[in-house]
Amino acid sequence: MPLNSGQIDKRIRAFTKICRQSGVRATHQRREIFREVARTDEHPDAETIYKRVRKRMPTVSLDTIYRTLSLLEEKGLLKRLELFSGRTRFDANTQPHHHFICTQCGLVRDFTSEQMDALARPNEVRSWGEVRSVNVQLRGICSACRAKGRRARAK
Amino acid sequence: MPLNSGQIDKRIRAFTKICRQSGVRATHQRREIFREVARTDEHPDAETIYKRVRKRMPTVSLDTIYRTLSLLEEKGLLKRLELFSGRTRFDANTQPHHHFICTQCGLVRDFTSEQMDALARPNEVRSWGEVRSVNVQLRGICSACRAKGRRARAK
DNA sequence: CCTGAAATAAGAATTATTCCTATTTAATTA
DNA sequence: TAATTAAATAGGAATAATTCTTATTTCAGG
Repeated sequence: MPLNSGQIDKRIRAFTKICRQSGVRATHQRREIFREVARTDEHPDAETIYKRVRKRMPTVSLDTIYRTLSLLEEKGLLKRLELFSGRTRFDANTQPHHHFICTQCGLVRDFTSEQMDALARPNEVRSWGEVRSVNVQLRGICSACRAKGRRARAK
Repeated sequence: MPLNSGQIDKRIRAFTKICRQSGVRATHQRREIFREVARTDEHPDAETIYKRVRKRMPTVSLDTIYRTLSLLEEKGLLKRLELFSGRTRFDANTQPHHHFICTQCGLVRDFTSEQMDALARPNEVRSWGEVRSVNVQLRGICSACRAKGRRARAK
């Protein structure tokens, strides 16, 4: 479960590099927040990160946690684990199926794939627990958004 | 995009049957709410469903929408599209990878799989848009939760 | 060292969702 | 059919996660 320190250092270096390259300040707060996410593979939430960073920086604000996490995501240093931002959506299709999701407009389309349903569980996964369902998401840009994007760029 | 009416009817019949079998009342509200999700493949959120149902039942309350959606999920008539309930979590692993998720405790473990990274996009998907990433989630019960469950049941 | 832009802290505001309670509905019994 | 009772709903209050606002602080460049 623990990450090896070489990997963590590599992530920290990427943070430093990207801050420099994109002209954002690598402040003490940002560094601590990123370190807190980068040092673990437990995929913490904002509140957890807040509590941990506060141990070393008691005055850090929750808002800074959120702002920084958004910034880090924008810079590609970390990812949000969520299907959509905002509201939960519902699916009445109870057959096994998978989703194409447009990351721009939120369009979701269902599709089936025997290949995906039958994907082999890697050995390590078998040791972690019992898999009950396989869900594949293909994330990208739908045709409508791509067309809109082209038109917008052409203006 | 529109579902054929045969499929919709099939879903409505499943609703009726499951309500009867599990002894919950198939009230007017529940029927309308389920129909609203079942009649479309756009995977609507609670607010959208609320607005649509209100057109026919102006007095329906938002709380009934939420309560009913939870009930319908519990009965297996629909699914929530979300990775976790509640807080958004963050991942500092920027390499392509996939997730094992324990649906009980929320444990997330990363794993890599060339087979999964290379999954073929079904043809229909290609016509919907451009896929930029493939994400597989294996959802199930982790060993720790399974052990706890066994202990709890043994008591 | 000074100045201005960037970043932060603190708390208010917003948004999605859940909870509470009085009322209504509907199944069951008399 | 009327009375009884449990289930379900409406409406609004409460909560939880996240975002916004504003005054203050920090820091890089002149």
